[in-house]
Amino acid sequence: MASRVRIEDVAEAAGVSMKTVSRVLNREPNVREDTRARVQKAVDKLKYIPHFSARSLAGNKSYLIALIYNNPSANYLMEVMGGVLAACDAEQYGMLLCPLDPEGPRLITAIETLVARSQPDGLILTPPITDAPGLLKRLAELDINYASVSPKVQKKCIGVAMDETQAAFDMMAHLVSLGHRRIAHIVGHPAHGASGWRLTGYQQGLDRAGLKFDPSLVVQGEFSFDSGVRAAQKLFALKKRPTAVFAANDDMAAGVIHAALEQGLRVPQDVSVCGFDDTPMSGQIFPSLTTVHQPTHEMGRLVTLELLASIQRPGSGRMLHVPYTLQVRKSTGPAPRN
Amino acid sequence: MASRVRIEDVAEAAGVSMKTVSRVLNREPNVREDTRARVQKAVDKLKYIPHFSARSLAGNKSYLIALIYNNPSANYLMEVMGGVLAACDAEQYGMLLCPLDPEGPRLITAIETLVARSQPDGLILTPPITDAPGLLKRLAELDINYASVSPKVQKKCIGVAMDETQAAFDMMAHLVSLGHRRIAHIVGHPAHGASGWRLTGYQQGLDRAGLKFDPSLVVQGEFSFDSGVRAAQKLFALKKRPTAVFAANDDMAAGVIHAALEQGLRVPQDVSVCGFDDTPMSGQIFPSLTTVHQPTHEMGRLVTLELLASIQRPGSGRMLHVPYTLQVRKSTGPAPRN
DNA sequence: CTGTTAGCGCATTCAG
DNA sequence: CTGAATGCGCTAACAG
Repeated sequence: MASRVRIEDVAEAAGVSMKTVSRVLNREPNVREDTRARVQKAVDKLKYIPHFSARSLAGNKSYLIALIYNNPSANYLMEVMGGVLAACDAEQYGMLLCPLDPEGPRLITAIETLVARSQPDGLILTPPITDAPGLLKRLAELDINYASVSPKVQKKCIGVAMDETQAAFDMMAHLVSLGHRRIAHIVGHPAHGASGWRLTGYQQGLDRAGLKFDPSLVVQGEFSFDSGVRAAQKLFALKKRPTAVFAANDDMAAGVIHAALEQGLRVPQDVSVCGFDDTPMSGQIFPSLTTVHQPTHEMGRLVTLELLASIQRPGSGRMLHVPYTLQVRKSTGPAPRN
Repeated sequence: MASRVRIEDVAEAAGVSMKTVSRVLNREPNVREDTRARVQKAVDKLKYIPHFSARSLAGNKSYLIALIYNNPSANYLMEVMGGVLAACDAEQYGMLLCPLDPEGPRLITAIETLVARSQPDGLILTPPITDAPGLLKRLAELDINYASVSPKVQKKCIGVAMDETQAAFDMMAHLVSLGHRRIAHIVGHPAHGASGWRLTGYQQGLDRAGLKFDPSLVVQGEFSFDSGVRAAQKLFALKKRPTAVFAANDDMAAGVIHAALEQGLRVPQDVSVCGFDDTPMSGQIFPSLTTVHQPTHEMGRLVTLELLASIQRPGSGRMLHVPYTLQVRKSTGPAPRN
């Protein structure tokens, strides 16, 4: 491999000092416009690419951010990750991955090790790690920047979130408009903020339609397919079966459909089912699933941009809100008359 | 944050020179056993963690490997990635992600940029990028190490693969044992080596059962759910419908099931369906899918180990083969009598 | 606005 | 087997 082009070579080619080149590269002020242009031309001509490690070492920055995740869903993660990568690429940052179990004291230790070993300039937290007890406090102590995707507590926090309560409320309105009056809800994993928001939206939807809350129609799940199956079995065993089931995510909704078909119930003729998240699977199962679309890729991109902003200009990160859309497909239909 | 512990501090604490500590850390020879132990103790006591960038800069190594992928399937990727990460972690390497479009000339340019910018010590190629025309030659020119997951051409190549032909053959034996004699196959994306291997297994399975190859029963797909739906529609429109459909992957198999249920065909009573890959979805759709399990996590781990071996000891990487297992679930059953 | 000097933390010579 | 000097490529602090 041809010996690397260094900043010195660029400086020489442009007839300026190393430092000036450095300033241009890092978009620092105090460079005359024509000097900047001349340097940029030399950079392009020589195809100069800064040496990552040298930059990190000298600048005491790693130009790395770490994406901390659990493993709720491969699709969710790949989407978020795609957005994070896109933003990192644009800003010349690298992304590290850090799969972590949010339970137990190991979490904090693991993050400390990560921070010591890779020295990331910032962390991106995804649910449910966003709300791991003690973590945020420790991060503040370590004085490390972080941004969160859909954290439970959004005060004094930078990141991105969606109005999930409103989305759940809209989904309820959809079901009600189809004539459903016995609507069940399968609650998500208790550790996720999303579970609470979606439940609240369900309750508000009930209220708005003048329906009264029936505890037997609300079953605890944990966001997994299997928990959806079990919850559905309970619901379908009720003397008065619900005519619609609103599962707090798509995986559980898939479980409900599976359970329904297995006992000969037709979806949506006998029972309507809807989910939340719009995973790719939701268009593929039979019948295709009515759900809420979350702009996960965009959320990944935005949370990264906010994190990088707060790294570069302390105090400048914000909590962003993104819009959702209802995806009405084939799994919801008019309530059966009886 | 307390000022960082440096190699110098460790050297002082152990009463040796920096270089000796360096030797111990990098498992180099020429250190007396008791010296090594003493140094190790100092490292542990001071909780010394080498500075990543400094190591890279001084040693002209990045301690980074890049995982190059397309985006065939989020689940497949997350699994492979998990294995890669596990191996990287154990070997103190970092992993970079590089999503890439395998078509067009951009691919090679993008990889060149990646190599220049992040200087990864090696690349891991996943299908179908493993077989991108011109890529392997360019990588050789750039003198960069790489290892491949399930490459089409496995001669003189390091990486990991599974005997997919044999697996497909076994799947055919399963169908034949259930009495099926009109068995269709939906071929995968033409750019993937896997498509060819699985088709070959299908043909060999036919031969073994004394069944003759019927071109109308072999439909081209492209590994997507939608292509599975379209292929199934063709197959189900045949005057003599197949009693079993062997799709070259799970996504297409899900499409077949979807199409079958949509036109009122029962699975497996009217038609058996099976796939390949054992994605998480395969246990979740209705009916659950008979498929071939590929140890993707382990493949990610192994390919990384081989890559790192070849980086550390040139010429030492191998092409590994891993075992598969047939996952017989509910989507295959006895052939209908007629 | 621009240049000069020093050193980030480590591995790598080459001596002992 | 071990140690002292040198520099990787870049940025930070200061000088001009």
